[in-house]
Amino acid sequence: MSIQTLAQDLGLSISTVSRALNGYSDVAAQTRERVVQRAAELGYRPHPGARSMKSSKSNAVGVILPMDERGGQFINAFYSSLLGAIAGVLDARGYTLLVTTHFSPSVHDEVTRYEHLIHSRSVDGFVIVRTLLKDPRVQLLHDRGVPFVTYGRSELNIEHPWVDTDNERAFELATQRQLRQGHQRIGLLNGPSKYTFAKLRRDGYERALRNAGLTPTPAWIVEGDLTESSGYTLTSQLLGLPERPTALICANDAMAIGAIASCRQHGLQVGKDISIMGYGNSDASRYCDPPLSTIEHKVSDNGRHLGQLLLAQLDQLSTPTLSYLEPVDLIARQSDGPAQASG
Amino acid sequence: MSIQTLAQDLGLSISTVSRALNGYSDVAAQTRERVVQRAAELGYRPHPGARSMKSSKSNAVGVILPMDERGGQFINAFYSSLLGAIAGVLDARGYTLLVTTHFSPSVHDEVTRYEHLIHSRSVDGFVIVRTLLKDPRVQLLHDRGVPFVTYGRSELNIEHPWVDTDNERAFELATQRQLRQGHQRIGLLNGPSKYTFAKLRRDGYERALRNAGLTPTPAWIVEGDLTESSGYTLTSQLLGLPERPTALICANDAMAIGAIASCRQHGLQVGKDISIMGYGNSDASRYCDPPLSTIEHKVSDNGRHLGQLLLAQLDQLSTPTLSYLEPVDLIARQSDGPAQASG
DNA sequence: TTGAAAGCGCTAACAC
DNA sequence: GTGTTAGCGCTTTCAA
Repeated sequence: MSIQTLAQDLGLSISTVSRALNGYSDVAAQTRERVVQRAAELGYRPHPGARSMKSSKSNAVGVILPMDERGGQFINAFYSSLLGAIAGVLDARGYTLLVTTHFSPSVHDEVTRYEHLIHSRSVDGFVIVRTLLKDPRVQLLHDRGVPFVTYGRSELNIEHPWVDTDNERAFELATQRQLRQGHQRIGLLNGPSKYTFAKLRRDGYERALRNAGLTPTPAWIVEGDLTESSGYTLTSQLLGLPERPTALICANDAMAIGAIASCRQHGLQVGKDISIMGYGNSDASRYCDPPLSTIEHKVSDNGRHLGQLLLAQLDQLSTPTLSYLEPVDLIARQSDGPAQASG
Repeated sequence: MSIQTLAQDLGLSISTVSRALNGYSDVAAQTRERVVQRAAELGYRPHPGARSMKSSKSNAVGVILPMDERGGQFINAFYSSLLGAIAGVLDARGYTLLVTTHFSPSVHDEVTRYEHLIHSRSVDGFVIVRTLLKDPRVQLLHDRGVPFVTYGRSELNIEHPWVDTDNERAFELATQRQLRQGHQRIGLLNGPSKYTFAKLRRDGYERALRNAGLTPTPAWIVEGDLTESSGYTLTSQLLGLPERPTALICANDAMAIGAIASCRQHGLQVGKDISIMGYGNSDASRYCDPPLSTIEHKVSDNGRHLGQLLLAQLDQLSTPTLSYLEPVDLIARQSDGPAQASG
């Protein structure tokens, strides 16, 4: 079923069919309708390869997922929801989501990967995830004039559409809650500091502390890779400190669950001897012991916005740089609690 | 940088360049070397669109992920590792992994999605995940003569390469362990029965029971969607039974963690009052309370094999139907334990 | 408002 | 062993 056969079937020329299908204005309304309907009946789908040759349009959007330092992980559950939502939005508009991986830790290699996809015209635009403070991908795509949206902001002086969760606010809220419960020594189990989200979370945390008249203590701010294991290890480390934190705020629920395990091992009752908060409101956070106080954010909302902002770029409908900052909510459960008098 | 420019640069015809690059034998070894080297220097990459028009080769492999019934989830952490490993193997051979979603619950729509990808020549082959007992996708791809590998077997009478974990053995092992600890009333929190893996697990479970002279009790075999929530709900349901199971075997660690939460709520001490086992050896299984006895299996090994079997198909090197059955191991931790005398 | 025709970059007959 | 050439299916001038 090529445009050729379809045109023959309709007794029209292929160019008329093409124009009708692509919404050109110089086609009789009646003709267009006839074409569109017959195309649907026959299940005609333009060959993406042929199309991309002429128009350099691939009708695909690329995502290159950096593999975890630990290797093996394609994406975690979090990115699952995000990409699912993006795919849904794009799908409705005839775009496919091309998901690829990037194994090498070298930033140079990563940029090469983007260049290859651009050059081969495999994609019309990109979604960048795990945005870095100084993100070479943002620089590259901007320089090349390739449409893209980032999940997370960068600190480069480049205007571009982005979607982000209000990380700063989230961690300010969490910290304020711990402060209100009387905690003064609050640890932060953060993500890798090269990521913008980690910096923003730290900012929010430090702001809350300062507003309470406290000075952040570097020793209580540690970084891990967002897994249960790293939460466990980092917590064990913090608990070994001469002056240990009485409260912990974790970069995600998985780390918090690792933190809880470590506290248990140290004979501390979570929610009483030590106050722990997570982030993400994962299914697991509801069912761990004790249930985790955490920050809710609607991952799929973000995905939807990412998809929409990218489509707007691709349509070139809107030149203004749009963005979406997702609000956050605190969900109180039982893993946090007031500071002990002896704390 | 088209083959045209490259050919001019080399002072050769484009066909010679094409042949050299595609490894045809009728090219002087010296010429080939010169071409290959210059192509690399200039960073020449064939245009996938143009290539797919002529050769119907896209150098891409498709995976269509059915969205969860719950919606929103693109893939869970499990498929993350699997797809990551597949992508790695394919990547090394110049193939990209095209990951798409499928939203509609209708099987008809799903098959249409495959047909579209085939017809548009967007992919050269498929990896089918979550294989069903009667899988229309297997039927379709077989009928169309499109290369594919399945993760999980089907019960259709169709020979095709597959990779699977030894689900039957895994659940036989788990059941035997519970039996050895003196349990007689063993519940199975299974996955949806339409999936082959769920049937095989039930088979393994029932075989172990029968070999021990027991008859499986239908009321103790329940199905959920592999989330913590469903583990929680199903366990609450089983615990409400007049004659409740004293041991549970769960289809994955997430369900087991939900099960633990439910038991805690019912005032049961897991590992003592009730014996629970999971499956998957996830990071979370190590850090929950009590640490989960579970089944280890190497997800990324499976991904590697899937990639290799598919490449073999694509190369048409090997017509014999290959397969790989992954062995499993039991990991004993503290969530299971001997049956109570009063049990 | 429609049709004819020129390619996009590539592969694979076929000729030399 | 290498070059010539005919399309693959499509979009897009340009003519009618």
